[in-house]
Amino acid sequence: MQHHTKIFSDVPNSAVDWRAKVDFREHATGCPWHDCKTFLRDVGLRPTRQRLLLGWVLFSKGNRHVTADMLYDEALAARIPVSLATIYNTLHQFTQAGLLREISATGGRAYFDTNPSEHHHFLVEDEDVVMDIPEGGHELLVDKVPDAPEGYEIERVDVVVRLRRSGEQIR
Amino acid sequence: MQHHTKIFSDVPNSAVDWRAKVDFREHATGCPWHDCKTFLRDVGLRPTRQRLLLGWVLFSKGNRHVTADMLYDEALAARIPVSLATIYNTLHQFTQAGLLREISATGGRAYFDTNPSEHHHFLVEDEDVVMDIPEGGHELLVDKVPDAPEGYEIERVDVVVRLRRSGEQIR
DNA sequence: ATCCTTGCAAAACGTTTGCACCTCA
DNA sequence: TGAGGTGCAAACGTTTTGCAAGGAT
Repeated sequence: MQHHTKIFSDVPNSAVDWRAKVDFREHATGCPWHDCKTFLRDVGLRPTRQRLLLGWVLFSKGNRHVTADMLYDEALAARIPVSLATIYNTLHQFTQAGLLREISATGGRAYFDTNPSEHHHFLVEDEDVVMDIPEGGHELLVDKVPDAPEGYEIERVDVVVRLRRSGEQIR
Repeated sequence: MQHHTKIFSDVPNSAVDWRAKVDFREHATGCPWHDCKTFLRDVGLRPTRQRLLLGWVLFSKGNRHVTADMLYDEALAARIPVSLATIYNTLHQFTQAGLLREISATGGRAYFDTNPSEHHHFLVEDEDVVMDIPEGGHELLVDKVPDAPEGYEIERVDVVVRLRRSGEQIR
């Protein structure tokens, strides 16, 4: 809870934006609160105060990469009464509902991406920085996916391009 | 320390095998102990009892993916007197020396691959299974790497193909 | 009224650290 | 002998859990 990941690329992707999702809904009224409620219900989650508010905090700022304690701090800053346990619950429930995507990264903390569509990441491990690989990075990067072994099927392909500051030694 | 990752693909890759490395050395004598000692010295690590024995345990069984506690259990089973702290030290020192490679995976534990060359992994998260993507998987998979952002350069590209058992629902 | 959700504190987990002791060269 | 490796236990940060109280339908 001391130092936070800097996000230096917030590639917008309105297709998976909370507000966009809400707007595309059949019975959208235009009222953010009402729509969010309906939307939460649709993904099978009761629209409780915390989920509504955390959803708002998460999805109202474009695509981002958050950790549990980042979201916790934001929630506190926004005067949302919420416990850390609920933060974790909510992040996992949203992930399960397909609203978030967990990022493959080494290291203690789990990152959640508010853009759950198939795309990949740059990672600067030493600096705790995660950023999207921009535009077309997915198609560009993964050309041919290998067959899954017997009895398994591919769920998704994650690509992490690790970066270091230019000129640094390989240590 | 309770349940362990099953490895179901130990793709052999003698180029990065400890024994092979030792054999390729200039002054290899054929005596595993002597050669390992020399080899450790070459990568800048004092050939202590623990490093020698852990190196042997790690690299004498083909390529594998181990966690700290797996290695700890193996060491205990092999009657190697070692502490968990030393296991962590050794794993990191070996990784830094290029003998091991850490695998990008979500979840608490860190996996170390005894094959440090550029290659990628299948991952079955629910079952704690890691396996190599076989033969040519690297060239096949990553076709075109994006440019690194200003001020950074690419250190490496990790691809993780997540699997689930066939026929399972997306949950 | 019922089930689900939340908050809190405590525990679990993997990992790291501090320091005294020991070992290798 | 001196630099550095090791062991132990305690600290750490993140995440999970158990249970009582609160909220949604």
